[in-house]
Amino acid sequence: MTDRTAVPHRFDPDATAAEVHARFPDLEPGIETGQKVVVAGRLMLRRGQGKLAFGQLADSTGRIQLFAPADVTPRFDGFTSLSLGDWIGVTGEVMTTRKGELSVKVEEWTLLAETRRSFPDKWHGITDPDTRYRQRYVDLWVTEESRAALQLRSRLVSLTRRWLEERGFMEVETPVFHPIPGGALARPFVTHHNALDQDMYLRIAPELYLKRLVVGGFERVFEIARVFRNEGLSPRHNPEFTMLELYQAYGDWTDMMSITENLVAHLATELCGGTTITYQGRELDLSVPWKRATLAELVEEQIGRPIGIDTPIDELRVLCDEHEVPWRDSYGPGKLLLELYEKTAESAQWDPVFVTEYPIEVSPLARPHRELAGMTERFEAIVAGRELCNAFSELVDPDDQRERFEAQAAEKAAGDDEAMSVDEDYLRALEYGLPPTGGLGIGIDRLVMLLADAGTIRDVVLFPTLRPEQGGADR
RNA sequence: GGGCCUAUAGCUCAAUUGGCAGAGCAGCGGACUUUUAAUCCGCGGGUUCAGGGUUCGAUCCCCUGUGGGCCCA
Repeated sequence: MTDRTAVPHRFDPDATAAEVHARFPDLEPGIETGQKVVVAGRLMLRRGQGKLAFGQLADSTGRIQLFAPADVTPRFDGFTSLSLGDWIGVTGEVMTTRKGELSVKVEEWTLLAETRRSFPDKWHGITDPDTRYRQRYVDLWVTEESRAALQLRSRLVSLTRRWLEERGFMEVETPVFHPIPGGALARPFVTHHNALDQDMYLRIAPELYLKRLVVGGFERVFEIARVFRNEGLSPRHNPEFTMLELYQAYGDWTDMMSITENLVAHLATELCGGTTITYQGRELDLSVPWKRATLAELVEEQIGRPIGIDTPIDELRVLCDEHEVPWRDSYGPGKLLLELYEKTAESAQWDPVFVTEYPIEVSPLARPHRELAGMTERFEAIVAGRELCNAFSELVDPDDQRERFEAQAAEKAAGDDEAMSVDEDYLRALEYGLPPTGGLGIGIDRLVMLLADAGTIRDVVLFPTLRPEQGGADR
């Protein structure tokens, strides 16, 4: 009889499941190695065989078989009556069975924690998405793809940090509470600071603070920023998500393109073994260089006629109607063109493409194009039909920025609750001088989705936003 | 916000035309010294998402609500 209430306060495993497999590869059947290991984890399978029992111990690295003969394993009856899901620590010799399965002989074992709830079906696991996301602590054990995707996410962030630091970028942390939401077009969450008696907004982007830091002389900065946007839930949208933003003084949009394609190719190589990956059953080539195309070109491909920012606005409106794109009188040619693009062309792309020549009208923080009137030096990377990044040569002229802010504020006043406000302190910072700067924002969740081959953002977010359970969790 | 789909044991799923709510896994008891989702025998396990309606009788049909999924704005 095992005392299931007295469990130790600590335990010292000296090997993981993966390490045991790595240290003893390709052993013949029936080998006794003479080497002892201490492993720990959850018991996920158990097969009693009378005076002999087999188990499978799982930890964060994988699984290892346990081999427990009654004449070797202490408290043998207690061992065979463990529940699937119990945490145990095991000490014993590494060996292989007659069938050749690498195993740890259970010469000592300790209950570390009992599970009071039955684990899901050992074969089918959990299929209900709701249960998987709510009870991630169980899902991670029983859904191999969940654990793999979320571990990949961690490695991706780590690799990204290292890659940027090797290139002279400094990681910073900027405020999450913003007195004025800015840096993107999105509805913010509002909260309230009691002591200041002031409403604050959860950031929708770190952009304006990061550029303040470039003004302050931090020439290469990046932030892996959780941002919050008050919008609906979908397979591609979670209200809180993670953006990588980086800024490089003296650089421009072409530097940002280079960083984007090289970083993504590097991550694919490290995490997927190469730049050709499979996403949702379809091959995706992430190798450098990525294709470039202008926004207008891509729309032309889809609608089969020439179009551009110079196309008369009446024609643009007719085209919008033809393609079921809703528009308002306030939309200029740039906005109409962008809406047409998003409706007709974006999802038609597959392999990576840098979409260039975004109109000034829809790019309130981007620097005007050095050659093309009405355009900015902005691009988005579209991969697998979805926006992966947004980048530009940063707008450095405080007067121009003020006009853009004011145009945004006018739209906000006219009812567009995704429009920006005038940020006087940011304008003051620009007045001190922002050098030529390239800026880039990459959606980390979307990038993880691509490399983990996940069809929904919920599969790459540990605890996705869900409606709270009613009536408590005990059901 | 709109449309479609969905909810049955801890988990995965059945349930005929509207006729006593079942199986596998898990749990509990037993057999078994080389298993691989072990096998075999036995036992317990339900507010069929919630509320209402139709009916002699509702898991099933109707209405409302709730959670989730997909698509659309």
